Amino acid sequence: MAPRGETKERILQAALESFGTVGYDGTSLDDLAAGLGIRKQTILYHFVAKRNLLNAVVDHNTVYLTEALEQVLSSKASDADRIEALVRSVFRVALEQPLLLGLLREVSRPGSPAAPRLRNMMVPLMDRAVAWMEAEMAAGRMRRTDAQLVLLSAYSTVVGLATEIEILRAAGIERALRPVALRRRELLRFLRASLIPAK
Amino acid sequence: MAPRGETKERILQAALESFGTVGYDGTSLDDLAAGLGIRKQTILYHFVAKRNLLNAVVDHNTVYLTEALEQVLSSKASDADRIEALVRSVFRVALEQPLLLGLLREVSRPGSPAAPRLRNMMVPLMDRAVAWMEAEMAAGRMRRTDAQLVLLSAYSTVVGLATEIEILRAAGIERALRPVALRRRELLRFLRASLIPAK
DNA sequence: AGCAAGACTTACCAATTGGTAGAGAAATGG
DNA sequence: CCATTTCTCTACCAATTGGTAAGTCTTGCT
Repeated sequence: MAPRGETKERILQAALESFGTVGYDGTSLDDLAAGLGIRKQTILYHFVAKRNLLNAVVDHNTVYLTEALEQVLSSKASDADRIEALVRSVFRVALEQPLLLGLLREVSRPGSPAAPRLRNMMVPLMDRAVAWMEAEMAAGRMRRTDAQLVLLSAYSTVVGLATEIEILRAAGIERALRPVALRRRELLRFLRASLIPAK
Repeated sequence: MAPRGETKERILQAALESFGTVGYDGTSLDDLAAGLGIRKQTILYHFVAKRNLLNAVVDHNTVYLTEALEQVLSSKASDADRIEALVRSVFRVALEQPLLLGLLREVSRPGSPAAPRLRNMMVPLMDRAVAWMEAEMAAGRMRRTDAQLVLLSAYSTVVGLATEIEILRAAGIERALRPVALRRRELLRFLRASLIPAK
């Protein structure tokens, strides 16, 4: 018998992996259980229903992301450098929890059972980030653009880069496989060039 | 009985819609047929297997996209304005075939049965676009950045914006629902600001 | 020791899935 | 007018799915 709540934790981890790669529909409780050397009913015992498992995985993993972003946004640090802190923060989370991005992609699909869950997590965060960017623009410290467009673009880019690795690899894009740190540096340079006024 | 190949065409259209919204696994042949007032076996008669149907949908719909992009890239038009032509072209396709973007998102997921098909379509296109951008940069007509990163970012942005409408709407982002033309104008302005040297 | 709660299992099920086999109906070409 | 091809149907199936019911084993508390 598994000590303490270890089994539940292992199920959450395996579910994250499976949902993020083959998707919600593509994940069968039988396979999931088999991969853990467990019976399917053990999963249902802990989470009652498959949909609940997805919600639990989302809740359990988006905490890293929201906490990291919250911290950056609420810091009183230097203004222009906060872009850098924002990007670094996102990349750090992506490095520590690479499977999270696959999950985000899966879960943000229209019609996903956990879409409402994700919305409740993301919307306030997005609102705060937009408010911050607009304040920066109003103060002339940032080039005037559509904040929501830029943020959604950045979000889609990170998720896309991490998630379409298979296609990138087939394209012979060795660069896609370079250490994340290098890509981060280039993304930073690009964002600085686009957002920070020439002088 | 349906005249000529009309039924086949209708199946392709309905399949595009279904694959693009609820995904491949989320699409059942029975439901698909029911929506068309047809029996499932009619679908299987025309496409033999579900996987073949997906491939056919991909082939049938990416033609618009590849042709439009091919045309822009091979045109000898003014250099800097080709960014604009590129964006306009993508948006035009997105307007005429709004479901295509949902399909692209679904199909570019790692593990999708049609992923190889998509790769073969996209890779040469991407190579040409990258080559063009790098030539522009070498000639000093475009700010120096990672061409692949920018292109993938733009791709992810368009797909993301079109595909995460549900979440955007819940976020109370009325702007997301504004006419596509407006968003296009803002994206254009952003790209110009980031890519074209100050002077 | 005894007992209750938690953890995991076996046994089973109704529903749905993609797919096969073969029979008719409609159009087409001679 | 007949024969062939194209198209759609009914009937059926094996496999997989998420989920229920009820049992067994372990652990911890008194």
